[in-house]
Amino acid sequence: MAMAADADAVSPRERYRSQVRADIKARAWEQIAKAGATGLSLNAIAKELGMSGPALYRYFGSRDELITELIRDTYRGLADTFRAAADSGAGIGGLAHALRRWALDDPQRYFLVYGTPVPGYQAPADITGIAQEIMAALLDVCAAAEPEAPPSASAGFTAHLSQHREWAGGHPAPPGVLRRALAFWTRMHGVLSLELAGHFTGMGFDQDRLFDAEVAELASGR
Amino acid sequence: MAMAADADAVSPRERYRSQVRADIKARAWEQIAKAGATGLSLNAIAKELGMSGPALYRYFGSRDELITELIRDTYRGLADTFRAAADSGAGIGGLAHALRRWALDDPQRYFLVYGTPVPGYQAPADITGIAQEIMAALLDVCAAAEPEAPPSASAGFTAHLSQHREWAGGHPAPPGVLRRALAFWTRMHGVLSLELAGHFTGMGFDQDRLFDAEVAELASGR
DNA sequence: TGCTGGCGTTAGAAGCTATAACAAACATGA
DNA sequence: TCATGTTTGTTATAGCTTCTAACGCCAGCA
Repeated sequence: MAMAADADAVSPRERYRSQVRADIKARAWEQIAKAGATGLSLNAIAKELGMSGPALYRYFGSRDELITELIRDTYRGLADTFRAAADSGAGIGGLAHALRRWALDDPQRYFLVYGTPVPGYQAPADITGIAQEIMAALLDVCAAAEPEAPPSASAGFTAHLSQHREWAGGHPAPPGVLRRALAFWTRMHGVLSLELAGHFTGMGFDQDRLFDAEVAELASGR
Repeated sequence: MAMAADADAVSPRERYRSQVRADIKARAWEQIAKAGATGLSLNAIAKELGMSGPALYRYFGSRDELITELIRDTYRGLADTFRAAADSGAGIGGLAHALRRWALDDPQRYFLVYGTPVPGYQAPADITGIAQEIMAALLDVCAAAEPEAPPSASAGFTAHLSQHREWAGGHPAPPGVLRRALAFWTRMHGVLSLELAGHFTGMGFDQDRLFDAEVAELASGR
């Protein structure tokens, strides 16, 4: 109320518009959480919001455009989560558990990014930019872990990475750190996606402990 | 011609029926390969086969039923691949590369089994039975690898497995082997699914070598 | 006050899954 | 050989989807 600076004067129209867009996205997330991205229906969302079908196309040009926006938000959220964990000095284990919490919080959101790709789809350029942010935070954390990793069974690949490191942006991490970051990515995704997809249900063991074990082996040198 | 034993006398009707079913599945696989499981259209398949829409429902009760059948066939094929690799004395590395070849051969087929789960879907009981076969073959291979795995960073979880091993069926493998089989599953799936989903494209490094590296670290004790 | 741009509406095309009702072909028993 | 019943195909139809087109209205701005 006291912050009546009109510097950020948004027209009431824009205000309304972004409000409706947010409502639509909120409903979309509900639908995705309970039926997956496949089960997302623009029609159903419109009806839920009290407006009739095609009105929704004033806010999102197509179903794909809405989903792309959700994917973008998801990348953004994951990047923020990673950045926060990295800046708070969390180690590899801390980052891993932050990732798992984020994933378990809404499995379908995780699958929106790391799930089955639809063959034709190409993510817009700005999304791959956010993906770079995620990688940067991961590299920061890996670089801050114990400086010298014990010689690994894959020394050859680590050497290969020293000559193919463009994907790390300008990050100054040595190849061993690059290798560790890749291992973090592949292994955490491996356990997590199987867990989220329910492939472990009914197997009897404690899924928390499996994840912790995999984190321990990743963090303990190797 | 010489094998005119009428023991396996299938009525020409059944013969025709199973032929049409096979045709339908073949077209379905084409569609899935090029547009993913989401893009599978019964109508389009029917038209391709020269019959009109609803005729297809004589052969598959519903879209879900067809997809379930494809999933079943996929599990069956993967189980056979694993069994063959295991029986041919392939080690952990051999099994891993057999898996990767099988996956790269048709990525969407891989995702049909290990991709984004649709929230409501529950696989029929016989499919989980085939999944058990896959696990058994994996356990065989892991058991045949070096008998004693070095002490790992996750000894606690291995101990936990010794008391939660029902999922291994009656397999006599010691807990360390169970641990290794789980690691095989999660790690190979981690690298593979990221590779198949295209998350590594444009990163510049050699994806074969990443896979080999991960296999090497898995096989080299730990 | 009057104009214009954004918003919401209904109508409709084209696609999909799936069911119902009906016709033809086929296999088999009397 | 003829009749019966099963199996396979057809068209029609309901109900859903995405998305375009044409129209009316109303709010905000000059």
